[in-house]
Amino acid sequence: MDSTTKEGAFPRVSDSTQERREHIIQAATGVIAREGLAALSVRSVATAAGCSRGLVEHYFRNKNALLVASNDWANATYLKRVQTAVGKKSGLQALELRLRNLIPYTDTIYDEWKVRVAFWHQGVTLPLVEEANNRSFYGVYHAILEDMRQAQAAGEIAAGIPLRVTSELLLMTMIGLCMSSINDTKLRRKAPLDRRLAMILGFLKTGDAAALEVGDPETEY
Amino acid sequence: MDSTTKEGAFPRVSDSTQERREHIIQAATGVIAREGLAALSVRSVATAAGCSRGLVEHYFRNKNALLVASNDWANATYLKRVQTAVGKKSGLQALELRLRNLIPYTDTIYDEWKVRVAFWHQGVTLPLVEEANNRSFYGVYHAILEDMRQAQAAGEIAAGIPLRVTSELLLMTMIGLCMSSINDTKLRRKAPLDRRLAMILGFLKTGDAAALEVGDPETEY
DNA sequence: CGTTATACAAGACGTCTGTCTTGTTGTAAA
DNA sequence: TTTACAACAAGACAGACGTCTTGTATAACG
Repeated sequence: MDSTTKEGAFPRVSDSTQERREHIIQAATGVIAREGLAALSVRSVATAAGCSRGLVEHYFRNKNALLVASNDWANATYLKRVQTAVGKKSGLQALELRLRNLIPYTDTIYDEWKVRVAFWHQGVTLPLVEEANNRSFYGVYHAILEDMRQAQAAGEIAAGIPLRVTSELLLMTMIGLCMSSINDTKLRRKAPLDRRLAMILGFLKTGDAAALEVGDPETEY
Repeated sequence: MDSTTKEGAFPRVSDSTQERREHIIQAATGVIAREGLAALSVRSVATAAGCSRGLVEHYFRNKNALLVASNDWANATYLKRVQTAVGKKSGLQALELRLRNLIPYTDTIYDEWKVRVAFWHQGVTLPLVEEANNRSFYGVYHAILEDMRQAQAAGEIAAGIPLRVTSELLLMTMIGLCMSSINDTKLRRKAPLDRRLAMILGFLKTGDAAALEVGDPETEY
């Protein structure tokens, strides 16, 4: 049997194989967000997707393939959401939207972070996941940096702020904040998140840490 | 058989049951750091600890019990290391030591973070782990805040900086940085970490973002 | 129409899992 | 010396797992 690309193929073409693929991926990320990576199995995603094991195996040769696809999809979801939110905006407006779509304001984004932590851990074991996480990280970093460049050029943020360094710290802070919100109920409500985002943006505008107070001091730990 | 506390017990007293417990816990965290949570099983930690399954089950009734104990131990390890490092120091010195012992400068601390991410994910599923993570988080937060209070009183950091808010952001940034270093080889070397810690501390001293440059601009992404 | 590859379903199998259970050994109080 | 229990070891087992395999239906081409 020679299975090299033979001319003339005549398969059964489904209405939408791509949609089914995504449906399965979504089911998988749902399982991870709700029950954790340990609960993720070919059988459990089949149940969650309302299909048979066979289908899952049909679209993903491996459990690993499903893992990697889910990770990629989770990262792509954020990018798409930001893209439609940002549109033609730029500078500080774009920056704020990019950050706001990162913070777990909604259950969707909250789930996104739960999945992200899961894959953060998977990256330790799976090189493909590690690389994907890196690419995603640097993608967001560059976008934020570009926003800040435009914002600074437009005078929307303080002139003295060194962008490369500050944008990195900014992203680190966002990651820390979002990660923390996963295990901290207090950080999962809208008000605290709003206050913190306002703090960060306010700081960027002046570049002065003294401006950080921003009507916060309600929170007691 | 009445097994209520009968007066007069006469057991076999081992030289050091507590040490064996810790030995097993260390083996477990080693497995998690090296092979991930998925590879953690009663059998795998028994192998790693060089003992029998029975012994592991003897000290931990459940796999969950082992999980929780490992998490607690990982958190306690950082606290102990900081305690001996800080000693009687206070203020900015203490703060710097606390942060330095958080950053993955050594393989030990790097492993600590790998384990931390694992349990961060576990917290989504296991309430006990979530609570432990929270306690740990707020413990570190309060310690840092106290350091900063003393530092500001001593004039070691800028007077205008609002401490409660800034200390939280500082911790978030540290978490983001350390988390990122897990999936980013570049962030795992000493030089980049040094530069970033210097940046952060330098910023605290002046409270001015313009001071952030700190001889960095080597890094290109 | 027959051919062929795809969309999908499910049986079978060997492995690994956590836990229950039944051990054996050694020590210290009675 | 007997006794009772902790320290430790390992057999047994039911369930879940990933994957290999074999199956049927269907749609597009020759």
